[in-house]
Amino acid sequence: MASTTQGRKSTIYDIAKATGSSTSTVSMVLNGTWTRYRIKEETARRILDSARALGYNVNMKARGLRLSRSGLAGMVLPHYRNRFFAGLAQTFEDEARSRGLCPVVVGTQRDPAVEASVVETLLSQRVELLFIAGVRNPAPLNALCAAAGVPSINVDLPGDGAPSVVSDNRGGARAITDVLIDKLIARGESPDALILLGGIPGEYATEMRIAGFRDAFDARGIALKPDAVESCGYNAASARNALALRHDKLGRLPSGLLMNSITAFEGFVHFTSKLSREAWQSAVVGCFDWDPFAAHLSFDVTMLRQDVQTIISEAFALADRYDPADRSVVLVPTAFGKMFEEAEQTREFDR
Amino acid sequence: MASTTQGRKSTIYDIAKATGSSTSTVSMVLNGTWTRYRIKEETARRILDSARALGYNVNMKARGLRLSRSGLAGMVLPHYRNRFFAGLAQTFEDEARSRGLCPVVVGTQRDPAVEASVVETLLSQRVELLFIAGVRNPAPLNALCAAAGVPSINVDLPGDGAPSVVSDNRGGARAITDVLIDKLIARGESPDALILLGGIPGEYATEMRIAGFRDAFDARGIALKPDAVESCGYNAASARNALALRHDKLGRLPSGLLMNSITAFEGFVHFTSKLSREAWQSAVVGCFDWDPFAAHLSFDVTMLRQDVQTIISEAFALADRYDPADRSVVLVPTAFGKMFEEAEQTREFDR
DNA sequence: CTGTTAGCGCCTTCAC
DNA sequence: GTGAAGGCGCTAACAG
Repeated sequence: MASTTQGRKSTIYDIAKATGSSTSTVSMVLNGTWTRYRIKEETARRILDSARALGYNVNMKARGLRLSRSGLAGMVLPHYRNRFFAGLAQTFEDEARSRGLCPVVVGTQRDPAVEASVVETLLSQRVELLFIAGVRNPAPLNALCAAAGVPSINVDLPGDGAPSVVSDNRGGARAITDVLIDKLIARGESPDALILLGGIPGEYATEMRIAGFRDAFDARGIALKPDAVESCGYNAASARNALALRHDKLGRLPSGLLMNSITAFEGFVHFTSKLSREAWQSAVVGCFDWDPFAAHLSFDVTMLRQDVQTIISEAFALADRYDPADRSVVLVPTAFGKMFEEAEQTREFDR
Repeated sequence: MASTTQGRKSTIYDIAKATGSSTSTVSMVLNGTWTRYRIKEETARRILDSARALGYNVNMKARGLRLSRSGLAGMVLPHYRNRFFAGLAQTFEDEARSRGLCPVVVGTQRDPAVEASVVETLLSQRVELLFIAGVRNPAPLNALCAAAGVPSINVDLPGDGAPSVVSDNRGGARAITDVLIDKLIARGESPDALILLGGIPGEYATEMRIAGFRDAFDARGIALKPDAVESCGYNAASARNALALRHDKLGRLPSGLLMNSITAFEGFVHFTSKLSREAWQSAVVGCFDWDPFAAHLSFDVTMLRQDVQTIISEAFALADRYDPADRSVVLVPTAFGKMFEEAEQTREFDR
């Protein structure tokens, strides 16, 4: 509280002078190794007190320089705007902290230029490992890390420059498609009315999900209609437009819809909010991803949720046994949204 | 790409040796001050090439140590789980980057112990400024920063240990309450049926919003019913329960509701999703905060949105003219949700 | 048990 | 134009 040295940060020299001991003694006391050096308890106490009085705070820059360890763990992701990325960030932080590392997460807006510059900055801060999430092309970033000798792990989108851990998009899509088909059948509707909307053609996650969607139909020997899959992009507006077109053509909403992302589902909500309740209440709808609001709309939506916890712990496991030549891809199963919800709702202070 | 020095990070010494020049020349070239020292263009080019070839990357630890500038800008916030905090994080990052600083944002789960330890860590990394958002009691954190001579700014929740920038909760609440009252009157309902649900008694934002709610009624000379305000907490479950109790007592939903936070509104959605459409479609409802799903439900919700952009730029302005004795509180007006939406919807790759 | 010393990688005078 | 030297704050031998 009472900082004698106003403004100027105090160093171990200041506290050595103040206590009449030497810098090495101070250093030992301050980083806890003093018992091993049989330093008098009283000296230690005096040093600790003085440190507090001076508002001392280790300079990790100097320590890192000396030890060549920064204590920083980095993660880049596109943004925090949906629960998946927000969850990744949060879980990463918790895990990093529990390992005694300081988490540094940076959003890059999916801009390759920003991505590269952020990675360089993080590298120059000497992060000890770097998770790269949701980046379209991780290869150049992995190369940067490799050149600096820093382990990098690709998360959510795999790359061939480093080991990766991703959700089992294909398996998940297959599972949710199965559920939707069953629901359709239960309602006496034809399964081939089910369509998959959203995502970007050629993009990894999209292709995997399309494959899973197909798998479900193949397994039942049902032929897919040619226009059953429409990868209209990841933003809400284009999903809404795509839906509007189909609505016009059909004269009503498709009876089964699987939205490829939470934003595509947002587009669905936008569109249907203008329709009468009757127009949509009978539709069977699913969404590959989860959101608390979406989960509680007044009609039934089957939502798939990615297992953020496992994704992050697998990524750390990969980092622990890091091998520059490792290119393994760990697949993490998805689960249906309902399973997670209880834990979610009772959290305090969630504002 | 071809890093000759496998694993080991290269230093300016490596590149000095490789190019046959001296470390100071290398240093000057690498940080752009070489034109001022009349260094041969060819030398410069040779050095730059060599740097690239060796995968060189400045060691900010060393540079920071020498220059006593880390190039880091820190921000702590509770979590990224809602659009307000996600937006704060994002805007902070953009702004920090545009100032040539590397943004470091850390979530602290509203745990005072974590908050303190994160701030200490950030301080020990020598961040050049620190924004403290959504922290119940910022004072001890401000004290830590002050002792280290690092400017800290409180965001969202003010404190008396540093300057603050917060949303105009009171003015916003007054404005949205006015709108809801008008809607109620337009529907021939009595304005005193309007209730305010959510928040925590004694907490700054809650109290401000309650005050604004009262202001609106006072201005019209309408008396508030004793149970018009219920601060039942910030989580969805308790809002849902509070609502359920009122529903039981009244035999129907209150005809006007202002939810104090997005999570409280989530509770509202949970509860009403079990009711028939008729039960809620006539209710006048508002929410202090914004969410894309909430914004497009099939009934009309008036939503207030905090101006994240202005909050952050005001905070940076405060940091620029930082004065340790400054305790000013900057109030940032809120706006109604509709105004922001167009920009939001056309964003690409929003997955 | 405690003090002295030599760098960690970089930048900035100051000579040459 | 370029090289040598000192030091930022800290730690880990190595001497006392």
